[in-house]
Order: sequence, then structure tokens, then C-alpha cells
Amino acid sequence: MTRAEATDMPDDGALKTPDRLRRRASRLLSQLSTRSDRLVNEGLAEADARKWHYAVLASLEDHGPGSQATLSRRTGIYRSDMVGVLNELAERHLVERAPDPDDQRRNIITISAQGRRQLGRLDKVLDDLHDELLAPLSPAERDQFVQLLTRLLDYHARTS
Amino acid sequence: MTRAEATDMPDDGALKTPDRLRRRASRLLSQLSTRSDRLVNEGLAEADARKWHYAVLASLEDHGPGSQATLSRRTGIYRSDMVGVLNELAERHLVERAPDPDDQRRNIITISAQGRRQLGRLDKVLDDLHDELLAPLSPAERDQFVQLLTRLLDYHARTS
DNA sequence: CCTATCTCAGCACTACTGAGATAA
DNA sequence: CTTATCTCAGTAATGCTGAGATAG
Repeated sequence: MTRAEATDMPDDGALKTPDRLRRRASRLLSQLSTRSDRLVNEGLAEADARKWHYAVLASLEDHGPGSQATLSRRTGIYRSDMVGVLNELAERHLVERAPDPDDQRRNIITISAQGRRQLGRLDKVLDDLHDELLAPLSPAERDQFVQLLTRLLDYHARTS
Repeated sequence: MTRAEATDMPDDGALKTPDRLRRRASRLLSQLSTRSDRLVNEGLAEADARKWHYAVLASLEDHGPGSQATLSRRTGIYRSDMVGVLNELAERHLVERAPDPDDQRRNIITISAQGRRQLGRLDKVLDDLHDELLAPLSPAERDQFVQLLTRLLDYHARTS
């Protein structure tokens, strides 16, 4: 590599500037997210699932049944995309979609026994995948990482 | 694994049960990355730039000129997408694309004086955007965060 | 009248694949 | 003959918009 020919470059942040690109959190974030997504999607694919499936099933078990709009708010999956996700889950008999007797606009989504079993499997798969994802970090660092991410996400969820 | 019965859970709630979805690093990562990307793209758009532009310009200034394939490796921008990015940069006269006399397959990309000026502007814009992105973290935590991301990314860059 | 829900069609962006042309 | 580079066409996944039908 041709070292910078130092043509009157201010060489900003002269403290330690190995590479600007490797210091920008936004870049690190999006690159790591790409790899993480691929890892997770491939892992879940082997269990005939997608990350949306896990999100919906976990939300149903953690917070109980709900309308599609409710699930959408809980999981972050967009309203219009929820339809397709629930179609896939219903095809696999992991959830049941029934009209809400109290509000005919709504469907009430419930997790099935099969759905709970699948969720258990997916939880194990995800545990392994996260072990791989966070491999270079110590347990304490993993907690720290999750905690930092959570604080950042909470902040930006509120301010948008 | 805790298997708290959740058949009739209320809708949203102050549940003490750990919300699975908010503890999975992969989910936090992809959601935060989405917001970060939007923040950065919107900020850069006001300077008539995209994040790829910054990546290429910074790589050129930090590591000197290079072929498109070289830039692709340096920046992580895919080979086939590099063409379009360089077209945009060349249109704006921020880089120059000249055939390599030693290897007629290659183009040699060089940053222009205008490109350096633009890079300076973009660096400032990005500093502000990162201030907003990392707002809830202390300076020490920001460093920690970047450091954790870097270690994770390095690990996964090697093992793929 | 206005709002909320479910559904569908479509858009923009991203990472990526594959192939053709050219040259090492 | 094989490999590398540049280019273009196209794909899949994602987050989102807008609109229609229905119901509160």
C-alpha cells in the first residue's frame, strides 16, 4: 500500500488515526449487523424459520396473544409485513389466527402447542448463534455490549 | 430455561420476566443499525453525499490511490456496486478515474482537491451525526462501544 | 366523519450473484 | 488456459408508503 504521501495533509486527529473507516461507529455497526443478520438467518433457515418467526413467537409467549397491530408494535415488524409473517407461521401451524369477537376488524393471534415447541428449539439455535456472534467477548463484555446497545436503542426509539 | 406460563398474559406490560426480544444482541444490533443508517444517510444527503462516498474518499486519503478492486476490498463496498459509486463521485469531480498504464484492466482512482475538501466537510457532518448517535453514552462508554464493535467485526471478518 | 385494522401492490436501498468483455 | 478486472443486469431481503375494504 502506498503510504499517504503527506501532501500537506492536516492528518486530523493526529493522536492515533490508523483508519478513519474503522473508527466510525455507524460503519462498524452496519457491517457487523450485516454479518450478524446473515449468521442468524442461515442458522434459523436450518430450522425452517426466519428471524421474524422468532420475534412473533417469543412475543406471543412472553406477552400473550394479541392483534396483528399489537404484535407489530411489540416486535417492530411493520404492519404490512406482519401479514406475510403470520401467513408463514399459520401454514406451519405455529400460531392460530381467529377473528376477535369484540372487534371485527381485528384478528387475535395465539401461539399453538407446536409453536411453543418450535420456540424452544429456536431459542436453543439462537443461543448457539449468539455464542458464535459474541465469541471474542468475555461474558462480562457480552453483558456490557448488550447493555450499551439497549441504551442506545432506547434513546433513539424515544427520539423518533 | 424459564417457562413461565403466559397463556393469558395482559397486553403490554410491566412484566418482570426478561423480554427475550430485548436481550438478543442480534436484534438490538440490526434495529440500532437501521436507525443509525437512516440518521447517517439523511445527514449526508444534505451534503449531497452518501455513506459510500465517505468510505471511498476516506480510503483514498488514508491509503492512497488504488484500483476499483482494491477500493472495494478496503471499503467493503461490493465490486459490482463500486462502479456506480465511482460514477457518482466522478460526476461531482471528487475523484479521477484513469487507466492504469501498467495493467490495462485496471482503473486507478485518485482523490481530487475538491474531493479532499468534500471529505473534510463530510468528516464534520459525521462527527455531529455520531454525537447524536452515541448521545446517551459517556466518552469512555463510546470508546468502549467502538472497541467492542471492532473486536467483533475483526473476528467475523477473519472467520468468513 | 374520522379513525383503526388488515391486506395488497409497489418503492428504495442494500448485499450479492452471474455473466460478458477485456487483458494479464 | 486460467485468472483478474470492470461493467451491467438482475435477485432477495428489508423497511416503508399508500390505498382499498371493513369495522369501530
